Amino acid sequence: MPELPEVEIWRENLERWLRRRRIVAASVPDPILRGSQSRRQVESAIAGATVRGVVRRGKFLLLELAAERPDVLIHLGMTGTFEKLTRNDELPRFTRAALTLSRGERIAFLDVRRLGEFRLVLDKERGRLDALGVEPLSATFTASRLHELASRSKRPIKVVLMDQHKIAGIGNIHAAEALFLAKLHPKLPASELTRAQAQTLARAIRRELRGELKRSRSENLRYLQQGADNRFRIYGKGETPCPRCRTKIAKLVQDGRSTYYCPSCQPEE
DNA sequence: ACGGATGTTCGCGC
DNA sequence: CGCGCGAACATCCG
Repeated sequence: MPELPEVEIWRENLERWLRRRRIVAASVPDPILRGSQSRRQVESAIAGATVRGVVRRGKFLLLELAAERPDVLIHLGMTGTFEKLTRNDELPRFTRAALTLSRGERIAFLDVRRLGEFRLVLDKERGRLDALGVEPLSATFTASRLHELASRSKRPIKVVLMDQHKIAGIGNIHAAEALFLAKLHPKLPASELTRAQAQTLARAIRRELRGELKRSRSENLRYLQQGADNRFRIYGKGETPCPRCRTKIAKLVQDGRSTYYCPSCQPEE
């Protein structure tokens, strides 16, 4: 899935497509709801609603509906995307939800692997959103905030960066990229991060996310779509030379996820 | 043909 | 409480 930058790009698109528009009908078949809410409940809450705006929190998107209706929570999982369709277009394969607008256009939520979510923000969802950590591109994400939250965990720094309860929005790719920029080994115990390293890492995270946001916006890139070149510095580049020092990039598994790093630029000590 | 893939949650054993 | 691990979800790609 899309990590923070790509989710933010989708927020911008959805805002353009949906803001102040009325959704005349919603189709949300059961599988995407996974039994937590009924199809009828979700569709009737959305049908007839006007969209006030679209906001992002971490990797979650929220469609804010006017007139006391619950918001709609969308998570893209690993493979979630959207398409805007005109009146006569067929719904694409892997469409998991569709919103029909007043002129017959439809916004389709597609999710091949079905790891995403599309549901109303009721009590449980509110709790999940409240539990999210600091927004890494907000003014509250400072070096001292990073140092403080890292100091409370003995887990490896890479795992902490991906912990949505601590920092919301960083995933496997951008965690690896930020650590490479900051020249920190992914296994470094978070509690051992010095203040100077926290400063460097906070800057690297901002630079990485802003850079990706800019690239995605200007090139209209689809996130790691099939056929697309791997544009990352280190992610997915095992066995190839480090772009900084030409040492062979190494790979290890942490928390079940592949991590790439340069053993020379990101030494373990 | 097999292994791994941008994510999250749950359950297990320690 | 927290940690590390594996599984589950479903499909595609090299």
